[in-house]
Amino acid sequence: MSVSYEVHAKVFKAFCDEKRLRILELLRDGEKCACILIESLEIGQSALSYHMKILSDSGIVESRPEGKWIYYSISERGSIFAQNLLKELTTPNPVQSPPTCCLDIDSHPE
Amino acid sequence: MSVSYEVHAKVFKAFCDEKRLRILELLRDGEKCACILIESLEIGQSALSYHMKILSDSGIVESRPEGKWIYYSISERGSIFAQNLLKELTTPNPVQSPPTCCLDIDSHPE
DNA sequence: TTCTCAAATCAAATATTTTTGATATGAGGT
DNA sequence: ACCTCATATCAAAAATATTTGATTTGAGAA
Repeated sequence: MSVSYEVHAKVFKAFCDEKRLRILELLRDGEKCACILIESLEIGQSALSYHMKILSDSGIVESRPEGKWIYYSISERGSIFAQNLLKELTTPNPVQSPPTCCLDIDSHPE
Repeated sequence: MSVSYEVHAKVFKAFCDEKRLRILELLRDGEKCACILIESLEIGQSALSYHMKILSDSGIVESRPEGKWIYYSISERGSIFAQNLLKELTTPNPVQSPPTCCLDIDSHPE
């Protein structure tokens, strides 16, 4: 039944690394070229590429090639998707099962 | 100025691991004892304790000791905090800087 | 075509996270 | 006091994630 934890985890991978949070903060100011990000973060080209792939795969960041360069920006669509998903993952189900413990098959601890 | 990426990353660590997403899904049905989680997830006691610590540190899960047992549940307060933080991290700043590239000090690529 | 340069990819090294098994802690019961 | 059991903690092993440097790819310019 209930779906791919892997897919959901991938969305939030974007936000659980400090470097990626710094990248997102830079992108909040507007579209940025990779070279600017490399400069600002003092990170290697290869490492930036690695992080941008994770951010792209999460759907939070989108990219636009222009000539030799690639410009990155925050995806509104991806962000809203993540926001809705987070709300869903933390919202209690309307039907609640009673709090049981493995030893309390017929007697509750209270 | 802008705060601890580490603290923010910690919040989303709750959601970027498959086991923890499965734990949260179980908790959406209501408060659960650790022993139930161990049974349901087919996970070691030590591993569950490790994951519950990460979930607690993120603020998403709260715990309640009762006798020998500890009952875990989703924290509404923590969940709302995470939702607001996610929105903040993905919302563009009102003042946008123009898209520049490291080579375009005075000439833009278009 | 060739040259240049930005970005992606690869493989190896490094760092971090997660699992496992053992032990310690702490509360409840006897 | 003890014993029992649930959880936390520790250290080592295993699994992943990240960084680094080299190479490849692909687009633009000559």
